[in-house]
Amino acid sequence: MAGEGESIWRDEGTLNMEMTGATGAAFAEDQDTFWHTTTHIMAQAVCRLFPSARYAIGPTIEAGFYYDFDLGRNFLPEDLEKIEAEMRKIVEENHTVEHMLWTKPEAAEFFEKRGQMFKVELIQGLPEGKVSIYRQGEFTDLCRGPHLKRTGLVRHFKLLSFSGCYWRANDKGPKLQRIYGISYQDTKMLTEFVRRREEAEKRDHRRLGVELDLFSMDETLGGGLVLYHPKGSAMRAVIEDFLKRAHRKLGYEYIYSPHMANANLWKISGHYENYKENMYFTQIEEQEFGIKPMNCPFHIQVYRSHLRSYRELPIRYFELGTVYRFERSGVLHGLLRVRGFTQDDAHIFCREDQLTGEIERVLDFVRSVLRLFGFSYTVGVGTRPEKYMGDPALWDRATAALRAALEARQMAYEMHEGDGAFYGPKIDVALKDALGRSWQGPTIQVDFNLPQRFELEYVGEGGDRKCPVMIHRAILGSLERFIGCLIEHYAGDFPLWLAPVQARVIAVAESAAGAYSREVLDQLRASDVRADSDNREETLGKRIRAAELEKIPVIAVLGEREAQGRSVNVRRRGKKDQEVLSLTEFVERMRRESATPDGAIEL
RNA sequence: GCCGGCGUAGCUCAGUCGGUAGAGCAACUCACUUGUAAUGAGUAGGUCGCCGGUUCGACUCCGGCCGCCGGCUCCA
Repeated sequence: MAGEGESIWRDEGTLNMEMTGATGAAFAEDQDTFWHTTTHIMAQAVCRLFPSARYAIGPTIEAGFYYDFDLGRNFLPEDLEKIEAEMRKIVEENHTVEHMLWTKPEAAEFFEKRGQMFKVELIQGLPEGKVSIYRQGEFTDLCRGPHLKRTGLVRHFKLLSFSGCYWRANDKGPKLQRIYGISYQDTKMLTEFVRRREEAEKRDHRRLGVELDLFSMDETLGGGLVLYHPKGSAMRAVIEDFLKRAHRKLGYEYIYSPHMANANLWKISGHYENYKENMYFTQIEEQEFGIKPMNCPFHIQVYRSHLRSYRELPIRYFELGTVYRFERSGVLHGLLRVRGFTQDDAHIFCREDQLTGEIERVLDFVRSVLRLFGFSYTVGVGTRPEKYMGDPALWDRATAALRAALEARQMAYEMHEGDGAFYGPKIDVALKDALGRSWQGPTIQVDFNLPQRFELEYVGEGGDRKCPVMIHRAILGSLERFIGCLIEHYAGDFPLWLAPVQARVIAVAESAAGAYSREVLDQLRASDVRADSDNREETLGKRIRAAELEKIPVIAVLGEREAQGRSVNVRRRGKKDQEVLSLTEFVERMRRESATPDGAIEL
């Protein structure tokens, strides 16, 4: 709602919509206003075409806007065209956008008379005082604004999609229809937006997963379960190898634990009470077993296996732990949201005075790994949720420790109230996919609760028994989600060390270099390079093209010249110009450049 | 789960008014023996997602189910 002195509209004179010269906040705000007015134009068009339509809310989003309607029937694809046509008319008519302040009863009466019950409900939820109303032509809407001054300023727009949704996101409430759209002042920006969207679709990991033969999902298996093909498995193995080395260097000990456990374990841990709806259970010899949704209780049991001294702490257990969680079928999404996944999970048991230091070490670890992969990310701190266990005072201490570590490392973060795990607050790091959607990857959680529930202890300096604190943490999050993000991040053009096939050996013709090509392949493999060959009876051009489409980083072409001179003609992915190296030098270079980073984390 | 859309060969897709399906790529065979992004000819490949209904007859129409895709948080 607009208050005294706030801007209630923007004219073309104050708009700063040019891509060049527009700076951060001002640009974003003007863009927002532009989109907001566009969504009103869309609502106006819908109301003209569907006079009985009731309009609900129409906010702007990160890219564009939407508006929710109840119109008694579903939208059809051809409706979007009709609505766009009507919107063009409204732009052409160039209505002045009027701003008014009404009393709540006035506004409620106005919308009630017109059957706009959603607006009436919104008005009732507003604080006492005047409510802000905007009107353009025959269309009147409750809206905080600001808006453009005239509808004629919205020149280039496009309706993108429609889908079902609910009033106030409540699946028991009224069902609505939502239309998404985008608009720009400049036609070039609109074209650019559409182009970028198409570009992003090409990076989609589900599409590249098929094209590059990395993984698949199979309805016969069930939703959310991943089959890694040989090439996807090769990548995963590289990442696992990297993780194991990095953890070893940072003082973690690698362990294994089973995939399921007696329900009694889950009762002690609190999962039975707080996480049951996400778990799979099975009955064996009248005993109930739960498949693990988390690894923590197992690591705790390893800690408990004998008495610990304060001198041993911190103890850091690391596992590539495969867990299963029930997720509602509608939320599954390629590799980015699955039901079975493997976490690069670790649990650190330490004294409370070691807590902040340990969190800082984990933050450094996360940052250096994300830097290695070139990811950008955002950081949030999730606090105590509704369903929690333990003493709120401990929660506060845990949250304070997380924030202190972030501040010590000067990392910007947002507070996400109520977003913590049921046993403790957490730092979440979000990575973005090709379409700009955020996915939680790395996470750091402080837990005073499970150590108490499992009655963990260590012998202190004075011989007294004390309870350690636990940190649950994952660096990548899950391998599935991370690999999905990685595919989109690199658009399948993986750096040499990650590429499933690092080099392909191609003999120009069997007669010219067949035997030599097999020797080159053997030498590469002997040097731990992931290499294969393509000596099919196809033209060289066709085999080069196939290798380029498979995004193989290095192509070694061998003909009579190379066989005679024991050399290799090297073509790098996407580059036409080639380089000739001696066989020895080629193999040595490949060995060096294609090796997995040794896990030496720069702290 | 809910709302909407979609489901035809390994992949991308065509298939008119209801008369049991077709192309390109990939695969395979043969010829060519190839010098940096598609050589030519041929062969094979389908319970049209599954189940039921209507019909003389269903990829097509109707119902149910399964799966996939988008959305269901970003507060007038």
